[in-house]
Amino acid sequence: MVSPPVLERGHQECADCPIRHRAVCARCDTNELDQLEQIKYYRSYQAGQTVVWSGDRMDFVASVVTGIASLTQTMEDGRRQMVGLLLPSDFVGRPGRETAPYDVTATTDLMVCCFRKKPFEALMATTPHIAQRLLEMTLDELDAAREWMLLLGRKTAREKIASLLAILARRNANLHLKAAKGAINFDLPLTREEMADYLGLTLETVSRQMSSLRKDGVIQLEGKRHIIVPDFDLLLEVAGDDSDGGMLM
Amino acid sequence: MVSPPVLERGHQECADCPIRHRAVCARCDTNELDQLEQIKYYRSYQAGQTVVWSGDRMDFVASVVTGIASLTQTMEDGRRQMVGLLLPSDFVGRPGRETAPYDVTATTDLMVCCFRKKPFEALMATTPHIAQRLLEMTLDELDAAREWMLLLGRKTAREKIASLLAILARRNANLHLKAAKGAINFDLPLTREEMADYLGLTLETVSRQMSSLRKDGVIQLEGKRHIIVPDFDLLLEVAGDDSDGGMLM
DNA sequence: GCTGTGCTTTGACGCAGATCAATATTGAAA
DNA sequence: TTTCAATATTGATCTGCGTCAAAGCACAGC
Repeated sequence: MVSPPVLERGHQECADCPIRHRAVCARCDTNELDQLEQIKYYRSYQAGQTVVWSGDRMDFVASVVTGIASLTQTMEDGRRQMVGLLLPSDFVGRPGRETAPYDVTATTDLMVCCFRKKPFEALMATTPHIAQRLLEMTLDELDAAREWMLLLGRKTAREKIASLLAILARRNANLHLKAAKGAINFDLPLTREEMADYLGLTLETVSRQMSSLRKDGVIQLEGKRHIIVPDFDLLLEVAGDDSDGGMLM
Repeated sequence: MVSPPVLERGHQECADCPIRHRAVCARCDTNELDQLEQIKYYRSYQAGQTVVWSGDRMDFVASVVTGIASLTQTMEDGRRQMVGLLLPSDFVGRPGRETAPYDVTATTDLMVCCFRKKPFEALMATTPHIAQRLLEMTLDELDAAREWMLLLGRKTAREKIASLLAILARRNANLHLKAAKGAINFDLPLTREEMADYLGLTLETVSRQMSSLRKDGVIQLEGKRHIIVPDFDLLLEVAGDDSDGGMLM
């Protein structure tokens, strides 16, 4: 068993499945939770394992408990584009769909909390909260996807890298205390190739731009995977983002 | 007043607002419809007009009745990326959000059916159908966004153009009868610049690739805006899409 | 008719990032 | 320890698309 992820919104007192906290319940004291409890089960995957292949039948929906999963699309000739990056408490799968529209892969060791789809859908039909919470989460994902589209369509390689690092830094800032003087540091959960697939670049370009950002003092590297961001605002500026946009949420 | 859009799923017998058919009701005979009726109103925009600016307060949600609207994001230095293209029956705005996250612009003359947001949200809280239908639509949009991400990140200019034409051809195939022998023809609703913003290209590249596709016989042009696709499968092949993927839905 | 004003096409040229290739680094297995 | 495979870096070269610039075209107003 795994310790529950760090939760926001004051739901720490609840049990260990994030969907109880973030995807479904608003106040953690409704009796639908008991029904959910009965149809849930856990699943673990090792880094690199595929959770579902594009086109496969998918008879469950799930919530990421620990680790990172990615959604990728692949063209016939092998060109790959990552289209989703799922962190703890994110939702996978969709009520009302038979098959998965893209590959879901465990990027790191991964634990998910699954709900059998049919009973979940039945529960959803009788419980307005669930569809509403799911709608809210899906709209957030849609916003993220559209931000990502701006990145893919219009940003330079350097801006793309900085944007990705800013996203990861922001997400991790909730979990780790900042180092002294506002410097943020975190472990990269992605290989250079995965970063390239995220950003619509080649791994060589990713590597070159990382070196360039290091040389320019925008980031520091400790080993290959640990990143230190001495000045987050500078990173945002390099990323080409609206710099005022809500520092660290 | 405007004639209602062509509707699918056998809902032609209902009144003229598409949200009654596609966004909200499953069977067109519930009494929530009367409540919706009370909070709805229509709005028209001319081609080129902005419906809402990014960051503006948005106190309504809406459904496109006729015409085309686009969602775009803009960077400080003016680089623009279209992130959504809304056709009749598509939904704009989101329950639970105060401000618009991107510009919404009328690409052609546009009519939308609006619902005041507060009462709509109240209705949603008491009516499971609505959130469920909205969730379904949002998931469809998310899928489209992810397909679009593959296009932006990994496709060549030629493939991008062919993909866009295929999307437009598919959408219009519902409305217009095919010409003889499976040839599809439709009017481009976008300028070259708007196509460029959609595809993450410059308008010059769009123009060049259109010429190239014409020279190669993949498409024919009648004037600047009318497109004839003699062989839809060929177009899909040029687009780099899985060619088996459900011809014309 | 003429004259503008958008929109579109086409050409010439340069550069950001892809491609091809070699080498370095790391960590796990033997 | 050595060896091997996976991952990452760096260099040299190529090319697709962007940039800058100049026409071409079509339609509205006069």
